[in-house]
Amino acid sequence: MTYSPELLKGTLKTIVLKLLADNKKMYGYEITQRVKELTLDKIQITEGSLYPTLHALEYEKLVTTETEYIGKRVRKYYTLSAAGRAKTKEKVVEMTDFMRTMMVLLDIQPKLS
Amino acid sequence: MTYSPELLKGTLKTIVLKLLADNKKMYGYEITQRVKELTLDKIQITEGSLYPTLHALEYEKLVTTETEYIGKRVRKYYTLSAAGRAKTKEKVVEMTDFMRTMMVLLDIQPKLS
DNA sequence: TGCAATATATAGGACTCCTATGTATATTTG
DNA sequence: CAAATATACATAGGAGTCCTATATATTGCA
Repeated sequence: MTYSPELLKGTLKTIVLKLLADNKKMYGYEITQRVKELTLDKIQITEGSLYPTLHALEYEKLVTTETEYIGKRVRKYYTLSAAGRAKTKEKVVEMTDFMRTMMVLLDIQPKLS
Repeated sequence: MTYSPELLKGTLKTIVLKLLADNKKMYGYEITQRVKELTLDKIQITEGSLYPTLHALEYEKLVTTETEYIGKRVRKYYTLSAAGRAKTKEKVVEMTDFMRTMMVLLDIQPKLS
């Protein structure tokens, strides 16, 4: 089961930022795999959305990049900047607040486990 | 404080359906006010997104409509159909599951109060 | 050798919501 | 009583975000 694609809208950037905040340094493909794994295949980020998102983060100076070669294969690592770390915090807070509001609206009980 | 507009994407239909499920019969303007009130002004649904959404729900046979006159002013009431009730349940479940997944991803603790 | 996995990238399009605008009635306030 | 605000619906055009499809190339495995 995967979610309606619209649900992801507005959350992709937050997810990527949060992963980078927790892992210091990641590359694109690794991010897609990590998300897939952490969400038990429920969220699968496509390349078509991830790479443009990463490029946008770079353009906004929220991440810095470094290229590495694994044999002959290129790998591009992304690392959060100070601004990126601040933005991550901000985005996570907003998402948290939004979800709390949605729970009230939809009359959902928060459930652990 | 209002949320980034992208966050609402994919959730508007669910919100409208849920309100109709809880209230039997509502009209457009009433929905905007109810959402504003329930979310303490954090979510403000605009007419430009609400009315097309309501028309879409009608087209999909998830709601039925009846027009009423308050003096000379038109008021269009929306009521959930059986299919609409089923769809609401489905949407709320999906949203709940999605939020739970996001909480894991973003390492958010559910909090009451 | 051929397929799957690893790895990045982009053009074009789909979808969803918002801005801006239009129309009209009802109520409140200065 | 005039003006502003609230009530009430509607739509065209546009902005933003993500996906599909495609392209390229290396690596590992059967």
